[in-house]
Amino acid sequence: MSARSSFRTLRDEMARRIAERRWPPGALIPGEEALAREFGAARATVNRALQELARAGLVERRRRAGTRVALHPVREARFVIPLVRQEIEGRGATYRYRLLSREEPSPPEIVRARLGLDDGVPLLRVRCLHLADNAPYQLEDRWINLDAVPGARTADFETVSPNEWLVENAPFTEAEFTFRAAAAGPEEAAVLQLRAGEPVFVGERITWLRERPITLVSMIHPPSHRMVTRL
Amino acid sequence: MSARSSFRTLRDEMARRIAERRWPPGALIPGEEALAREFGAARATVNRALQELARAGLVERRRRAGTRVALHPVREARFVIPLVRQEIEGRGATYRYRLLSREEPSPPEIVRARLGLDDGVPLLRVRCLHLADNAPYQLEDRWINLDAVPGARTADFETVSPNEWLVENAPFTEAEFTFRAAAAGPEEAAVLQLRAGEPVFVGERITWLRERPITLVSMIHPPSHRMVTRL
DNA sequence: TTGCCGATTATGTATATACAAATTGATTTG
DNA sequence: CAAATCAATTTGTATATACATAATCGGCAA
Repeated sequence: MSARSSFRTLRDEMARRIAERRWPPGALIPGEEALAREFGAARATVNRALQELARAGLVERRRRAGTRVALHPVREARFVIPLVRQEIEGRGATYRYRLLSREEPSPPEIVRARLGLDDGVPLLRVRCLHLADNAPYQLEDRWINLDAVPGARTADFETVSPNEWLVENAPFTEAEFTFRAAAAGPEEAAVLQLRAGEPVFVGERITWLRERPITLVSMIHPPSHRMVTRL
Repeated sequence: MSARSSFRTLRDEMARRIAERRWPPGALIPGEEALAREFGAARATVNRALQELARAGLVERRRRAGTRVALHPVREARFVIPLVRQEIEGRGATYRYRLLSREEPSPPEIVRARLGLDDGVPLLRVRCLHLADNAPYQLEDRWINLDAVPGARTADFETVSPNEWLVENAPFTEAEFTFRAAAAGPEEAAVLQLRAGEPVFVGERITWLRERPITLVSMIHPPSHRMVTRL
């Protein structure tokens, strides 16, 4: 190796060996030290390359046992989850926003359960619509824990979407995403300009700030919506 | 710092500062050298911590310009994509598999376009059903490029699902995932024991081996399906 | 044979050092 | 004054070294 070896080069070379079955599934590959010698690199460099392969799910590593090619490539896909506005503007469409409703109803049992909150905790429900080129793009149905984010009570969601308001005013440390297909209810259908019962793509997100639930949001998209990622 | 500082500790501490707005969105945070001094760690350790934060989308880094807290947290979610069998068995259910059909029809234009293949390239279409505790779990509708994977022509998909056969016999280097909601067609509904028009959750995957398309698969789930990930 | 325990070994990570690459901001030049 | 150039700065990465940690394997004892 004349050129100073980069961990990317090593990573790609090893990925190639796996793809070409030179290192077949289940095989134990040489130790870091041996690879370092073979590639003419430092062990730290080999280590970094292998850690990336492990993160990508191509290999499994265990101390003392060594590194082996994953038998069943439990690969992981990464999705970027931007703000709706960015998502829409990123496609070159004009973004518009409309507040639909805002209330403090007693939340249904299922919402309290999802958030892990006791009875009696005040929740704010905000429903709003995000449009791309004036076509309905996403219906946002959100519950906000007013104990955790009291400022939401007085926030003006007419002009700033709760989405963006929360980004500025309610940081979180953990989040859970759920995606599923559902049938549009009558109200949802009306807002999204669909017929009731048509399929919708629903993304749900719950966020916490150190164990403390902040907000639960359902993001409901018309069936034309696609969530795409490349590996 | 009495204990030898770990990059995880640093990462978490810095994440905390961001969450607590000690380092507010958009702020320029101290350089690696300064942080290393503050934490009593080596710059390499600080670097590793910051790289993780950057990968998670919490900060943006540019040479010479420094590191700043992301203004809009374009966070990324990671989904593990296991084999169906593992997915099902992982839930403690018993896995069953059934081949539905296998043919070499002239593929519809849309399939050829998705794969980027010319007219005349032979494609194998395999449809099969994956069951969890004898309930339909996933309908797999797959197109295989026979030019790239000639062995598929003689493979026995009665007992081994094309899913697992391809994992063993057709490695890939790149993949594209798409998720969407759709309405069940009459056949799909029948197989999945749904009514036609009911919403289904569709995952689509295209794989390539170095630019060369291998297979296109649609994985169709009943509406009870959930895709979940935690950040 | 079974179970415990310690030696061995591969990976995990911290550190100091050195240099590369990118980008900014200032300085020089046309 | 604008454009080109250069120096300074910050992150990116490679390297050698040292030690930590997990897991396996072999041996020993019950």
